[in-house]
Amino acid sequence: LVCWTAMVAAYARNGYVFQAKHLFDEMPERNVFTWTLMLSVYSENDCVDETKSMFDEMPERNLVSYNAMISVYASSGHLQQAKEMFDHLPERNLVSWTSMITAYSVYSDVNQSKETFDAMPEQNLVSWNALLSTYAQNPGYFESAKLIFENMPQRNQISWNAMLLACADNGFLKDGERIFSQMPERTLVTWTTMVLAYARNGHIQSAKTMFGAMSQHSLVTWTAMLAAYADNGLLEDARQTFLKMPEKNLVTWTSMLTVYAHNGYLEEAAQVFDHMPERDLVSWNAILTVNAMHNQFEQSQCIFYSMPAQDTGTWNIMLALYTRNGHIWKAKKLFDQIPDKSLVSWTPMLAAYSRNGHTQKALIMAETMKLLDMAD
RNA sequence: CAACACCAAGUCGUCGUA
Repeated sequence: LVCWTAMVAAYARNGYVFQAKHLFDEMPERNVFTWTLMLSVYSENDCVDETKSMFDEMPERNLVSYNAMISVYASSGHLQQAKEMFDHLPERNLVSWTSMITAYSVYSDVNQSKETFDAMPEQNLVSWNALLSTYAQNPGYFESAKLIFENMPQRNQISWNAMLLACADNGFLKDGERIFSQMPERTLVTWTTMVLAYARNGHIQSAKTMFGAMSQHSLVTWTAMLAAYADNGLLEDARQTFLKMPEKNLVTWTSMLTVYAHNGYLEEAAQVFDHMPERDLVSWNAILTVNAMHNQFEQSQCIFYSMPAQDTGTWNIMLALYTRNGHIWKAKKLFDQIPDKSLVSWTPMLAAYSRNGHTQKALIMAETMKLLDMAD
């Protein structure tokens, strides 16, 4: 049994999700270890619902399996579910606590993230890194990130990379270059981050040079370079990169679709969508966005109704389309149908009302939000 | 002897950048 599980793990580590699943199905017997392993394999695809049903199917669970589930909730922004599970745990360990730091960070609640860190019975390098990432990934906390980075008890490769990303995202290119040169060692992640640092700060030439200087490339680095060109409006370079790539996945295809879309090539974007080997919610939202932004009303509605799944992003796109075209009642109808409304659903509706001169309704809405304790 | 937490790529909202 140990051998089988190790093999499933080996497949999963190398990206052979399908083979891992196959092996899992073929195993003569399974235990908590195996089930939890499969949980984490699935969770890498961000399919929260599927992961949850797998979790529910498990014949037995231990702290590790609960932690795995909390981690999925955390990284996908399902703070409520993560917190609820965490609160009901009979016992918690470092891993459980660190996942909650991440959960708050993804939910943009920087203060709670820090409070969780402070509330932990003990901290290790990983939890310090998690806190550092909270500051690195939420805008406006660059100074805090720097402070943590300089004062943490130890640093590893991940700490350096996280700090580099913070520089890149906050426009501190010079600091980023300094971090890059000071690092004890550099990984593929480091190089990719540096490519992004240049690209996002308007130095596409340097980004390209950096990309060329890398000793190896992966699917992610190629796609990052594609996105870099896209960010800088270089359609032709993006297209060439796309054609040159040795392999492509959903992210690559969707990036290319978006490049066309941002440059006004509706037709080409649609073609990319049609040729994609597979689609997920993000790619559906992307094609919906293209049509909505060009006010292709019928086409947008058609896509909207034929989508296999929808999320708050989808509804926001449609809300924006409806209100831009003066269909405020359609917007309202859609809004009323949204389950589990959160801040991200209320905000566009509120904006829609005020933009269309329905000041009174906007005010009522704002009041309602206040009553529901969602805004201040 | 095997499973869980921290770093890089895609869509939407809010906020910034003009």
